[in-house]
Parts: sequence; C-alpha cells; structure tokens
Amino acid sequence: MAESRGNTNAKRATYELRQRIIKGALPGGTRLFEVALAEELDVSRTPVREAMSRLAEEGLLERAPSGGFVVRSFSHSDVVDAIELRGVLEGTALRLTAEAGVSDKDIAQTKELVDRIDGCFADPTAPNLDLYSESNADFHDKLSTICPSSIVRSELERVKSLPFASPSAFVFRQRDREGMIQSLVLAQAQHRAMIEAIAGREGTRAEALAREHARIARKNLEAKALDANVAHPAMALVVE
Amino acid sequence: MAESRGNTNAKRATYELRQRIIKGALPGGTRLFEVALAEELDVSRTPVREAMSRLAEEGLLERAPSGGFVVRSFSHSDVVDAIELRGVLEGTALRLTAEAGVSDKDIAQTKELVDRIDGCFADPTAPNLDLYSESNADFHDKLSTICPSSIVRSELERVKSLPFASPSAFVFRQRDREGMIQSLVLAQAQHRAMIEAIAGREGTRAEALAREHARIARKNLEAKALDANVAHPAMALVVE
DNA sequence: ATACATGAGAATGTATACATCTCGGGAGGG
DNA sequence: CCCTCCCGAGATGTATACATTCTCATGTAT
Repeated sequence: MAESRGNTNAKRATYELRQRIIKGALPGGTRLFEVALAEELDVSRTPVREAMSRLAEEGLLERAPSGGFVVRSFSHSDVVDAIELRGVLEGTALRLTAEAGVSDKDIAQTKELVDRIDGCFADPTAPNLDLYSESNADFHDKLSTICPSSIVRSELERVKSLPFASPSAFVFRQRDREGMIQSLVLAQAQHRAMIEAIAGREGTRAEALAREHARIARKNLEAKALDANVAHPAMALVVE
Repeated sequence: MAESRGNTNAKRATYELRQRIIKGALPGGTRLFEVALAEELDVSRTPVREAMSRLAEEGLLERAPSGGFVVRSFSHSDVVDAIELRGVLEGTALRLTAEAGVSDKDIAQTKELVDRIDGCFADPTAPNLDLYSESNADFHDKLSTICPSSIVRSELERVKSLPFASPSAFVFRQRDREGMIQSLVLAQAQHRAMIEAIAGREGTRAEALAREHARIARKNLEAKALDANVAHPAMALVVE
C-alpha cells in the first residue's frame, strides 16, 4: 500500500486527484480525461469516474455540459466571497444555537478549546503556528457541532471544505510579528465574545461577531496578496 | 423513447429516481440497491450508479459509510431550517447586490417580473395559482441572477433545489381565501421593497427583507401542518 | 449466556469490450 | 474565399463478467 491512502482504488484516486487540484497541478478550467487519468493512476476508468463524481460533490469539479468533468476555477473575488459566505453561515449557526440555547457542558468544552489556542503562544519567541491552525479549526468545528440545525451545519461544512475558505486558511501575515500578535488578540477576544453571546442567548450579537470574525481572514488574505513573494498554498487553485 | 425525459440512460434514471424520491415513493432512510434499481429501470448498473451520484450532488441522497446510497431523510425541523437558510442566503445575495450596485436595466426587468405576479390575480374570482408559482419562482431566480457573487449564487440555488425550500413551495393556504389575499399583498410589498433597497444600495434593509419574506413560507407551512387533511406534495420526502 | 469464528449470500468494486456521441478538420460546392 | 457537410479520432456512455468486501445468521468454544 505504497501510494496514498484509502482501501479502494476509487478512494485512492479521489485522494490523489484532490491533492493535485488543491496543489494547483491541475489548474481551474482543466478538462479531465478518464483514459489519461486511468493510465496515470494505474486503475481502470470506473474508479476514476467514481472519484470525479465524489470531487464534484465536494465542489472541486464541475460537470461539463456535454459530459465529462472540468476543474472548477475560482477567481480572487470568489475567494473573498467564500470567506464572506463562511462568516454568514457561521453567524447563522451561532444565532440558531443562541436562540435554541446551549448546554453548560458544551459551553465549557468550547471555552476549553479557546484556552488551548492561547497555549500555542506560551513561548512568545516561538509560536507554534501549526498547532494554532489545528486548534483554531477545532474551535470552529465545535461551533458547527453545537448548532441545532443539521441543514445549516452541513452547508457550513461544505463551504469550509474549500481550502481557502477554512477558518485557518490564512492564519497570519508571515513577516509582521507585531501585526500577528494584534490579530491573535482580536481573534481570541471575538472567540470569547461569541461564547458569551451564545451562552446569553444573544443571537444577533453572535451572528455579527461571526461575520466580523471572518473579516480577519479576509484582511490576512489581502495582506498576503500584497506580499507577492510568498505564494500561499491555499491559493493554488485560484486563477485569473 | 416513451419513458421520461433525457437522452442518455443515466439522465433518464436520474430523472426517474428523483421523481420517486420527491413523490415519497422512496422514503428517507431507504437504502438503494444498484441491481434492483437497474432491473426496475431496465438499464445496467452503470447508469444507475451515475444517477445516484448526481442525486447525491443535489443533496437528495447520502453515501452510506460502507458504500452505496441512502435516501436522505428530512425532519420537520429540517424543513423549517431550510426555509430559514434560504432566507439567509437570499438576504446575503441581495445585500451583496445592493453593495455592488445594480444596473437600471436589471432593476426594470425585476420590476416587470413583480408586475407579472399581480397579473395572476387579475380575475379575483379565479386566481391562477400555477402561474403564480411560476412567476414567483421567476422573480426569485432573477434576484439570484443579478447577485455579483457566483459562490453565493450557487449555494442559494443549491438550497432552493430542495422541494420544500423553494420560494414557491407553500404558496397559499388552500381554504382561507381572505388569508391568501393578505399573504399576497404582504409578499408583493416585500418584493417591491427589496427592489427599492437594492436600487438604493441599502444592503442591510434588503437582507432583512429577504429574511422576513422567507418567513411567509414558514407561516404557510405551519398553516398547512395544522390542516392535516391535505398532504402537500413538497412534504412527501419528510419523515418523523 | 456471551463472545467470537465462520461461511454463504448478496452487495459494491473493478476491469474491459463495445456502443454512441462530440467536435474539429478537410473536402467539395457555392 | 467561405460555407457546409461529412467523416473519423477520441471522448464518454453502457453492459457485463469477475473480484472483493460486507453482512449477518449460524454454530461452537469458553
């Protein structure tokens, strides 16, 4: 089992194709040919079709009108809109959570996750950015989990699955350490305010906070865009 | 080519399966077996798999953890949440449209569609409800079309494709003619206010209007639920 | 009685041959 | 010269045989 993960050829093909798309090896607009891919991945056309079908469900591929699949292409404004939409959906999830009420146990667990994020910066000279990404994602996943609406939850998860729309996509501006600290302080204050809002059944406040929170990602994205030297991995599948 | 529409077996199978699910012939939770369906539809397993995959993209089926597909089941609260979510997404679409600005031509075309809705009630003794459904859907589609964000647009279309979340799903309470007129007057006032808001770049107002507008559907749904005699077609796939 | 092994049957996974469709290039006529 | 039609290469669509995996009922040992 040397090549990638998954126990069936279809799952391996799905994983392999997804990686190529996310890394930008298959740019937006690329038409995918079953036979060519089948040969490259050393499987038959059947699991390749299966894989493409799954990736279309994820939103990474589009079905071409006359059959076949094309890599979906995202423009810069699509990235901005996807972040905005993530904020809107997270806001809706939080509002519904606040309106429905949430258990003390869930509140405690959520607070615990915010505290854990602080831990990534225990040593100010060597912040653990990878752990931060992970912890931040855990926190946002928890917010989704406690939402009482499975419909809202699944649509939120769907948008978050786009690599550039995930809450941890653009964690920080690499260069600017000062700005990085400020960004963290603000984000953590918003995280705690969100918890306060849902605990206090303040739906509108929770919604507004989530939207504003997503704007941090947008800010970081724009800072990255100016910094033309570093190509961010999550932007690999953006064209135009 | 007597049986249903589509030029390929896969498309015919997709249509046929979708109809059965929407009509409730295949209730939520039903496991779909490829061989059985293939025999019933008189095609091979390949187009059946293709069809199931497409329906999973639409959100009508879920992939079972160990392979195969299951008809997605929706609870009553899922229906309510889907309507709420439609309102949220339509609101976001309108807000972005308002913020970006919209051409005079689009405003005029949208107004024209609202006027056309009035036309369905030209004869107050015999309102044309089918035409109303269609015209109302056209209006809402137009709102989606003029949204500058393709990401928001596609997610909105996705949610609207659920039969019970479409803007025309629960047009009116059958019995209550008085309530029907009032509902129409309110809805049309909201339609016109939405246009005014996007024309005047009042994003927040447009968003709030869209959300409140979706509540009409929720009200109509609740009125239908009380009216246990009439089973509404759009509710066929709701279980629990 | 419970837990686990086991095997038969049925389901999905896979490869592949063949059918059909699509689209572009080139020949022929206007 | 341009337009149209036709053809064929190469793509997807389909059927089907075979492989693999899963499920669950059954039986056996502890």
